[in-house]
Amino acid sequence: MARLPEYLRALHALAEVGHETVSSEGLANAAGVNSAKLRKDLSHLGSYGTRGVGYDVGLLVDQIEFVLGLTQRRAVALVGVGNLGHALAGYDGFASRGFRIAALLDAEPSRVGEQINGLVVRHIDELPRVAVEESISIGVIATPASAAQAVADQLVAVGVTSILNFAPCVLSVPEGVDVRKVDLAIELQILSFHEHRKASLTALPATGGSALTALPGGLAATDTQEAIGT
Amino acid sequence: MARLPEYLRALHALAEVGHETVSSEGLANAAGVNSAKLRKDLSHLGSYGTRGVGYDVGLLVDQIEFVLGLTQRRAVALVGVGNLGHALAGYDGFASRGFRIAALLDAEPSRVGEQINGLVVRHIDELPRVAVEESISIGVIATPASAAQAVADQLVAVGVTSILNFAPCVLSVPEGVDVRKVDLAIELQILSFHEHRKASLTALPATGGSALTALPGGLAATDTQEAIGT
DNA sequence: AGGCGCTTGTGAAGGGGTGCACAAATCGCG
DNA sequence: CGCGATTTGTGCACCCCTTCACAAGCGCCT
Ligand SMILES: NC(=O)c1ccc[n+]([C@@H]2O[C@H](COP(=O)([O-])OP(=O)(O)OC[C@H]3O[C@@H](n4cnc5c(N)ncnc54)[C@H](O)[C@@H]3O)[C@@H](O)[C@H]2O)c1
Ligand SMILES: NC(=O)c1ccc[n+]([C@@H]2O[C@H](COP(=O)([O-])OP(=O)(O)OC[C@H]3O[C@@H](n4cnc5c(N)ncnc54)[C@H](O)[C@@H]3O)[C@@H](O)[C@H]2O)c1
Repeated sequence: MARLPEYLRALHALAEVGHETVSSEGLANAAGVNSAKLRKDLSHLGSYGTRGVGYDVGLLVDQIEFVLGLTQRRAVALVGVGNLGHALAGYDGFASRGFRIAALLDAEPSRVGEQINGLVVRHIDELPRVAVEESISIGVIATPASAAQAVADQLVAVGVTSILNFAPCVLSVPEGVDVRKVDLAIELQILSFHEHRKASLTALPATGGSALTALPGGLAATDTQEAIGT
Repeated sequence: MARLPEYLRALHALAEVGHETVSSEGLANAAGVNSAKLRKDLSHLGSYGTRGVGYDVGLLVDQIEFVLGLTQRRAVALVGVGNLGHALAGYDGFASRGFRIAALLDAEPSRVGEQINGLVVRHIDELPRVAVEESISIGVIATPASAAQAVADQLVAVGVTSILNFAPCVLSVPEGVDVRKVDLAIELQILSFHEHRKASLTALPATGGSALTALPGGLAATDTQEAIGT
């Protein structure tokens, strides 16, 4: 389930406040989901709750971390140390969530050798060696879209089977390799769609509808994420 | 539909190569989806295809951009010009996709006045004035999680009804306000889950299963995104 | 003008996620 | 020891998305 990481973050937050147990409703609120959904999700990994009491925070953290494969600190290779790559390399939020940025790679000779956060940028050609030395488990692509497919091929060639892609393009990879994409422009466009839809809906009853703005109202706003009412 | 932006990007790419028309299958491949799904999606916004020929690229681009509300270039306010904020502010991919970063805001006095990409960082207190001056339509939060809720409240207060949140926390906003979240650690954790699952599945037939690794195999890998086979 | 091939648009079937509502189980208290 | 309050785990119904498959429509070639 893609919601487990969300639960995990909420659980860590609760643990810091001192909670030892949480009810499904409490955790559901903290994670922003339905309590029934949360219980069903957790039941998929076993019965780790106590009826009448709730869930043991520490136990649940361990269980989720195990299921997510975070018992071992996974090594991440970041390819493309440009604008975005610098921000990612300097981010400490990965280390605190079970990951270790083990390598920074770039094709630009002028960038090679640069030191960021205690890590030296190495040339992409060294990827095969770095991959085995650091036992890379996840590759992050932060190169321009034109280079993304080539980089993905190189990552796959050295045995990486999980890729996080920031370039706005679709990657073609062999079966068995997982790719997740993060495209910020798409996120903004989805928000723009909702803005347009909201504007149309409020304008319609007043103006009677201009026939131009009537169209978006007929589209279901089926997103991956939903608005959170208060 | 959350896939429309993906189609739009693929269409732009096809237009640059010189294609005037595309078949549903061609566009589906470029966007990485099923052709039937694509046809059904497009049918929701009207019949803009010609049987036996395909879709007119230019016409389809216009239609999708209209539905997404991209006919007007939306103004974006970026709050939190730190590590990540700098990368976002310097990114040219927003401008080419229908958005305009209209304001950079931060609470840190030492950051105020800094110039990035021709834009001056202003203090967060100026948000009310900036919002009306630039007619801000979307707010982007790139502050630490501890400040995210406060920033969201300020954005809502000045009339922003769409927020893109990079801070790893759930935001509580009034009904009618849309929030989308991007959490990179969660993306990595989902990849880690798949790594763990793959490792378990390949180990099981060989070793007979260690009962410890058997658990994740029973979890459906139900993600927002799916692996792309070749 | 007519036929043929290609592509769209859609009906129907299937699958899966979601949320309600409730039984079972546990703890605390009298 | 028993009872009530509380909370988990889950059966079930509903709904939406996905996908197959096919008829209808369009252009082109003869
Ligand atoms: N900057 C952002 O905020 C942002 C936001 C969303 C998406 N993106 C996307 O992220 C990607 C990177 O953006 P950026 O702003 O950092 O671009 P950038 O040009 O600043 O950095 C790209 C880096 O990749 C390196 N590179 C190019 N080809 C390479 C190759 N074959 N192997 C290894 N390294 C290679 C370049 O040397 C450069 O250092 C782009 O696809 C962009 O669309 C960036
Ligand atoms: N850097 C990354 O690559 C990255 C990746 C994923 C997520 N994030 C998340 O993005 C957020 C920002 O990350 P960062 O690395 O840029 O942090 P950062 O500390 O470098 O930058 C945060 C900025 O926000 C400003 N700020 C703090 N409180 C504010 C307020 N109330 N109003 C306006 N501005 C305020 C600070 O002055 C600072 O400039 C964090 O929540 C982080 O978890 C960052």
